[in-house]
Amino acid sequence: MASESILDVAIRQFGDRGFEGASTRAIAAEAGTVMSSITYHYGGKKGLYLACADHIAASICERLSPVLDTIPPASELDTKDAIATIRKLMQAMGRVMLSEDTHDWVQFVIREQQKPGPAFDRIYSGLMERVLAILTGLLRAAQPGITRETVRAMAISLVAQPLVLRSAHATILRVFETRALANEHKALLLSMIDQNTEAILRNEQS
Amino acid sequence: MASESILDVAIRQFGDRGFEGASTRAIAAEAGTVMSSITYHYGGKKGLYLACADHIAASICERLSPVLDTIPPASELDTKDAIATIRKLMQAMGRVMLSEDTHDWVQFVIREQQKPGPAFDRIYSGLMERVLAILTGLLRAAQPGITRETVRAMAISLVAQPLVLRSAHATILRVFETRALANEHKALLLSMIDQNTEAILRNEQS
DNA sequence: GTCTATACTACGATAGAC
DNA sequence: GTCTATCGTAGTATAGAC
Repeated sequence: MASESILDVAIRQFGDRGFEGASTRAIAAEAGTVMSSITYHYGGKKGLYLACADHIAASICERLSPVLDTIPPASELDTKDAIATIRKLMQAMGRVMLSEDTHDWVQFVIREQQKPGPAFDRIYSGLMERVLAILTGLLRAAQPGITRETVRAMAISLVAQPLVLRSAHATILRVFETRALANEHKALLLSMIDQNTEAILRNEQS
Repeated sequence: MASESILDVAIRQFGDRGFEGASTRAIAAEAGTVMSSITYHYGGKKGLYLACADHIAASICERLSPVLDTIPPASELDTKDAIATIRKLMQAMGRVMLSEDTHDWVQFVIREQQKPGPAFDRIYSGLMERVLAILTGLLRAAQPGITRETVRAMAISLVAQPLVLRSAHATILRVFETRALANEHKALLLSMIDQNTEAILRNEQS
C-alpha cells in the first residue's frame, strides 16, 4: 500500500495523542520515511504541528464552504430568512462534527482549545473567526436591537450544540449504549439541534 | 509555603499538559518530594492518573450535591416543576464550568473524553452516570410520552450549553475579546443558558 | 515511609554520507 | 532529498540505604 503523506499521519497522531504524546519517529515511520525528513520539510516537530493546524483550518473551511458560500450578506435578510439560514448553518456544522472523515481534524482542534498556543491562533483566524462573523451577522439580522454582548453569548450557545457532538463524544456513546453512532442516532441528534435552534431563536425574538 | 499533595499537583499537571505531557518528576518536585514517592503511593504514573480520576469524580459530585440532593424523585414532579428543576440543574452545571477552582478538574475530564481510557470509566460511573440519570428522569417527567431515544438526545443537547463554557473556553475568550471572563460575562452566559433551556423545553412540550 | 542511585528506553535535534 | 549515526535530554521503573 502507498504511504500516506507526513501531514496526514501527523494530523491523526497529534489529534489522537496530543503534541507531547505523538512522536516524530512514529509519524515518520507510518508515513514510510525517517524522522529527519520532518526536520528537513517542516523544521522540526513544532513546525509540523503548525503545518497541521493550517491544513486543518483550510480543510474544515473547505468542507463548510458549500454552505458558507450560499449565505447572502446579513443586511439583505429579514428575520425569517436569517433564522432559516442560521438553522442551515447549524446543520452543516453538526454534519461536520458527525462525519467520520473529519474525526482527526476536529480532535486536533479540541485538543488545541484546551491549551491554546500558536496553532490555535492559526485555526481561529483561519476558520473560527470567519464562521463566527457570519453567525453573529445573521443573529443581528434575526433579532434586530439585540446587544453586542448578547449576540456573542447566543452565538456560543448555538455552536455548543454541534460542538458537543465531538467534545463529549465518549459520553454520547455511553448514553446511546453503542460503540459507534448509527445513522438513526445521527439523524436524531441533527433534528434535535434543528428544533432547539429554532426554539432558541423564536424565544429571544419575542 | 507548605507543599501541596501529590494528587493536587498531579490533577493540575495532567489537566494542563495531558497524560503524556505531564512528567512524574515535575509533579513530585512541585509536591515537595521525589518521583519514587509516586511509585510507592500509586504504583506508577498510570496509578496516579486513575487516582486523579477518582478524586475528580468525587470532587465534582460533591460540588453538585447541594443541588442534586434537593431534587425530588422525578415521579413526584409535574411538568412545570420538572422544567424548573432542570433549569436549576443546568445553572448549577454552568456555575461549575465557570468556577475558577474547578478548572483543573474539568480540564482533566475534557482531555479524557478525547481519548477515553480506564480513567474515563471511573469518571463516567462515578459522576456522569448519576447526573445523566437524574436529568433523563426529569426530562421524562417534563415531557410525558417522549421516546427514550429522544430523551437521550435532548439530555445531550441540554448539557452541551454548560459544557461548551469549558470545552471551547479559548474560543469564548476570543469572542469576548478578553483574557479572562468578567463576572458580567459569566452572568450573561448563565442567563443565556437559562433562557435557552426554557425555550427548548417549552418548545418540545407543545 | 522516604530518599539516592542507577538501569533502561525513547525522545528530538543535528551532522554528514550518498 | 533521503538516509544513517550519534548526541544530549528526559521519561519510568526498580533496588536498596536509611
